[in-house]
Amino acid sequence: MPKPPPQRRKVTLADIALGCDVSRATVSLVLRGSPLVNSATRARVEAELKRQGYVYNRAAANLRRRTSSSIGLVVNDLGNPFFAEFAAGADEALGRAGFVTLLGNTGESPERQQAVLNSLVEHGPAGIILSPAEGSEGERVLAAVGVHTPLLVFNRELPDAQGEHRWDTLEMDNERGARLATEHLIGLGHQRIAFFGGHRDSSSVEQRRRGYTGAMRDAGLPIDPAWLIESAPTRLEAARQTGALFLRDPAPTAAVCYNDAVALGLMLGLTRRGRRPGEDFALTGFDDVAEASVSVPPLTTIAVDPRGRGRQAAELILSRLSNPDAAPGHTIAPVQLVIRESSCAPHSS
Amino acid sequence: MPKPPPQRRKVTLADIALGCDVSRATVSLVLRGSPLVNSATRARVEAELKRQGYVYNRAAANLRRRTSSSIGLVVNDLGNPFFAEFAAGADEALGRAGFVTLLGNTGESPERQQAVLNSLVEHGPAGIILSPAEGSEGERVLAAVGVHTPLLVFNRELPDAQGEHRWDTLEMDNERGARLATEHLIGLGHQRIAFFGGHRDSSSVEQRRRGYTGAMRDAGLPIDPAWLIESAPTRLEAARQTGALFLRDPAPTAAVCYNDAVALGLMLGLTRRGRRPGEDFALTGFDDVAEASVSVPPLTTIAVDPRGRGRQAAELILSRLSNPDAAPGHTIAPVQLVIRESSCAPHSS
DNA sequence: CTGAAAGCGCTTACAG
DNA sequence: CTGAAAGCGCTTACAG
Repeated sequence: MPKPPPQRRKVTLADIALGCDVSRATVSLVLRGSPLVNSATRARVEAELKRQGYVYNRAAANLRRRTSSSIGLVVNDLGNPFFAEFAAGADEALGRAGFVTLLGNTGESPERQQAVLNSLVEHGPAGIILSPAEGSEGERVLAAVGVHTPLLVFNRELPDAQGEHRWDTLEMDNERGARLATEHLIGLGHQRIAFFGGHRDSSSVEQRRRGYTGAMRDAGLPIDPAWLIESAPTRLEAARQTGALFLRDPAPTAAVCYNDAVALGLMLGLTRRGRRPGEDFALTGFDDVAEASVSVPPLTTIAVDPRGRGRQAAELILSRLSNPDAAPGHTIAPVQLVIRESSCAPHSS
Repeated sequence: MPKPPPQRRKVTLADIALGCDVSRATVSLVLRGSPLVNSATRARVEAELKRQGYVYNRAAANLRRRTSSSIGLVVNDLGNPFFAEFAAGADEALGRAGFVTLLGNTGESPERQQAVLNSLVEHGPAGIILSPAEGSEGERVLAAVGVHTPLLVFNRELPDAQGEHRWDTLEMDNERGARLATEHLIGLGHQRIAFFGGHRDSSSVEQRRRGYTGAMRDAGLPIDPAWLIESAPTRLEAARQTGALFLRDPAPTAAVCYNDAVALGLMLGLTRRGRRPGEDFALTGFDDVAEASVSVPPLTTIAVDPRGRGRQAAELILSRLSNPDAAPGHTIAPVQLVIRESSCAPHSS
């Protein structure tokens, strides 16, 4: 049996055809699993493919067939575990469907986002999943993506000057999540509940505040404007803002926090002021980051399953491929309340 | 001025050539910035490119030129912030160099890794950066990657049956990092220092233990075998193993932890037993994860700058592209001691 | 300075 | 069941 020649050039269909005396067309049919090919011929070709170590050139095939086997995945902050999990979920589902992921990380810069999109588009992805950088605009994004490539926007709203949306969206159910958290605290007996952290101009903060406000109103509980406390959505800033909760008397006995980072910061701030989170003061987070379950006390929070959201995003863009002319869809992803020790009943004093 | 026609088909070089009455060759020269083209012609062509909204088809160009503009990036666990940061750094540097990143996440499964590599290779990346799944073998990886595609292996050793390595590597300086941490604790006055966490059969645990052992020996300090404590490299398991530190009398006064997760778990375990980390007991981590600086107390640790390592990996694989025949390189990445409050002087008792 | 022609590695009607 | 031919969108010597 002849050894595979130690080639420098890559092996092509023509090499295989030559090697077992059939046409390139026949080899191609074998590769694509066509039932037309005689099984003896097929066997010969397959042996030769193995012998020469043939590697399919999918780019050439895509060019000829005018198809694409890649999907662009552009995320605003891969260093953030939430988006890293999202990317992992999307990549998993795309890979399973036979697509390769073209990654781009924008680091929250709209300029980098434009550059990344322009570069990605030249590689001809079948679609693009975009978790937009803060401050990006629909008009510019669409100019880069073009009209031929389906776009799925994840997580944040992309302002669209033209009013009607021209892309699919997948968003968290922020309002419902905050409502669940607030209702949980109310159910424990709390009456004075704050909404803590986040900047008011962010669309997700606005949505979560709406859920909180709705739950309070439905329970007939008043909201003191002093209980709406803003802070950058980071642990450090949240810790610094802790004091704002206790400026007025009577102070809140619980807080619905904008997200887990803020909640963990608030725990730190409470501890520093001699209050025990989960005993003297109840709080909830949002996101269910890995740390939420191992903090002290463990954090009651809203699980959003970012990996599942990534899979969902992949499925949405893939289904769009087979259905290009349907109206843009707007999907709201489910959220779930996870009860842990940080949400205690009010201290009876 | 005629409006751009609302086309369904993608615009090609031929459309542009037709639109401004030159040949496709000339358009191609304009696109590639050739100085041969008359500036008036160039201007006409460029106007037409803009008017029709032309998008370069890089796949077609790559096919013709027999080049590639992508690099495969295969990581073992994108959900882990360390590797997510690594991926972000690699993507950033690759993008700057004009390459697009083909992402693949293996989730620590050698089987998925084979599937991912087989799929990636068909897209013809110019090179592959691989952070191997636990238990993967050089032989199988190489069979999938082939001999045409340069491979850079990051972080973990890939066992090679053939003895001599056939790929480039980039590894953390684990030994030096653990040595720095140990010397720091010794410098503070500690004499009984444990090495805490990680499984002995992992190559990185072995390397870090070697650094610890070396520093202890150089300082003339004995190591009680009971101070070498194994645990899964997770926060939870580490917290559970805390008691093992205090079984013998006199107990250690400090611990070099395998990584930050373990160190944070140990802090938790200490707190639960009424010992104050950073006051009654000193400890150090490894990795400098985001949480290390905001834990209570903040964690003294070894910074490895995963994002910088990603950039470094990109640069290594890119330099390999222009130098295919050089001997495989083995790069050791620098590490750095970051001193915070968790490493206190021994309690004077 | 510009165009005609060939070719990158594949696929796909179309004959036979 | 198999092969000859054309073509996907680009680039590159080669003429002129």
